[in-house]
Amino acid sequence: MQAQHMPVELISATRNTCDSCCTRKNCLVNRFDDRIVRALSRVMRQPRPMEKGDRLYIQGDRFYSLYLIRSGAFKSCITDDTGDRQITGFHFPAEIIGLDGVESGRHLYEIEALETSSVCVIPFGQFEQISRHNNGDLYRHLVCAVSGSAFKESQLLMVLGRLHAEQRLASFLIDTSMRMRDRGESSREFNLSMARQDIANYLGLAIETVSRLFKRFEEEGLISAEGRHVRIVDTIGLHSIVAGERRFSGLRNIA
Amino acid sequence: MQAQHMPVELISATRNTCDSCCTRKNCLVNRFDDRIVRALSRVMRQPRPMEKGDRLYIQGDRFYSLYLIRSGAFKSCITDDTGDRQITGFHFPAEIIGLDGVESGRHLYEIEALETSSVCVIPFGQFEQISRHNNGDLYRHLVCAVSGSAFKESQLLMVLGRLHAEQRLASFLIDTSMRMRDRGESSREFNLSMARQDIANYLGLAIETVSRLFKRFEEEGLISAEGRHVRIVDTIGLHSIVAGERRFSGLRNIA
DNA sequence: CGTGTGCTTGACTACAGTCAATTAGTGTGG
DNA sequence: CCACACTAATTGACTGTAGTCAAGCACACG
Repeated sequence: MQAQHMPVELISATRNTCDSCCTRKNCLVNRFDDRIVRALSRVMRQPRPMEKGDRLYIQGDRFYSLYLIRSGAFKSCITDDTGDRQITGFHFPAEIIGLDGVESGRHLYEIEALETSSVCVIPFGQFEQISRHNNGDLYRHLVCAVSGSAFKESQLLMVLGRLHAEQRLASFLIDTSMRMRDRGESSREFNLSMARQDIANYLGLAIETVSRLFKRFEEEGLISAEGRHVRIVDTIGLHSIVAGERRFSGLRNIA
Repeated sequence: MQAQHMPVELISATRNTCDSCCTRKNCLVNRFDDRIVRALSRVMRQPRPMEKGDRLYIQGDRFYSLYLIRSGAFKSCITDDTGDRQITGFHFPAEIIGLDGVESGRHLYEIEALETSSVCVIPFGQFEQISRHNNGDLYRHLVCAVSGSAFKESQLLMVLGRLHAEQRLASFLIDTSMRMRDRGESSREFNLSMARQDIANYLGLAIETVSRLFKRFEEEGLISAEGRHVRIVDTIGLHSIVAGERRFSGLRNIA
């Protein structure tokens, strides 16, 4: 499992990629002024695309670079001493990943491609240099990026800590739908890039539960699902599930 | 509930506090060279201590400052639209808090004192200025701090997503014990600063479950507990609970 | 066409949540 | 200082959600 990992940085890479990039308008890079963008694109590399199952890095790898997702989808996991894994998030184009290594110099998570995907690599040393020459602007954005992803994790905490299985899946579907919209795709109909297994793990449920819930949501006219293809039929209904206004007599006693 | 919140920054404050601070040796501030420490201590203020239940800030408050905990203990929560709250962490002296506001300019969490506590306030604007004059060193540490707290949350994700009630409490006790040691106190015997309610919320359990587990851990000779006073009797036993080697025939199917 | 993986479906059960009542603990005011 | 009130914590009985085990289906790939 751990063997086939390869350091993406070392693979043959092309450069100066921003001009032709389709996620350009959403990309972090484009929030800066021209001077910084030029500096960044000088140091940025684009390795060859990754296939499903390839890992960008694994837990314990040395931290060298930040990565901007160009296309595809990734999942990030942590693994504990007993080998149990928990998916902590799914990542889509224009998002920045890799920051989990900045603290200790080694990566704390593992990042795996869910489908054919490509990234841009920004060597962190050079990133820091550029930041220094620009009043720390880049660094500020970095703090925001980490802080933003931390907040996403807190929301997942909320989901895992307080919600019923039903509510968890509904909230996952809503969240996914919103992210699709943010990416300029349809929020009503989309293909999930992750397996049921991954959804189950992410939501802290058994895979059978996820499967049953997909069915029930369909029966109740909330969605229509065919494998990984999902169509959101009743957004309001999904929201009322999350809010606990539908099904389940009482809310959980947890507080 | 939300009414009695007061902006700590505006309260009468004393200055130049580092010299007499007992958490000094663990403090973030002391990881920098003298020049930075002096600059920081010039802008740092220490407001009057907070009482149990006081809030440093609440969700939505404008982000002005970072806070270094001098004494006491805090909890951080997020609240969702339905008013449900999830505690995302407990915070002790020498830790830095407040970073959840840096992204949007408004705080995403709420921070509440669990007992009489005091903090140092570092206005963020001045923090940034100092950082700019020092090659972004401070910023780098800030990224590390955020990244570190994000990792703590991931570990909680692991706990909430994958562990049984027993394992959750055992893991909480171990973690608390370790943090006590880090603070230079006994890791074998300590007082919990949080209520059962808070522990239950944090671990995603019902308060009754926590209560029962405390009792059972005591019966099994793992701890001895008297209210909030806890003595760790069998650390190894606690670890084997977390690992799932004790009780519970099979591990959970979640993956 | 067979094998493998991913997903679905069913039957059963247990972990932990809910409800309810009691006890311990803390703080306030007379 | 004691009485009262209020909150925190415990304990018991019961129930329901979602996990477990097991089998079968469906689709992809060699």
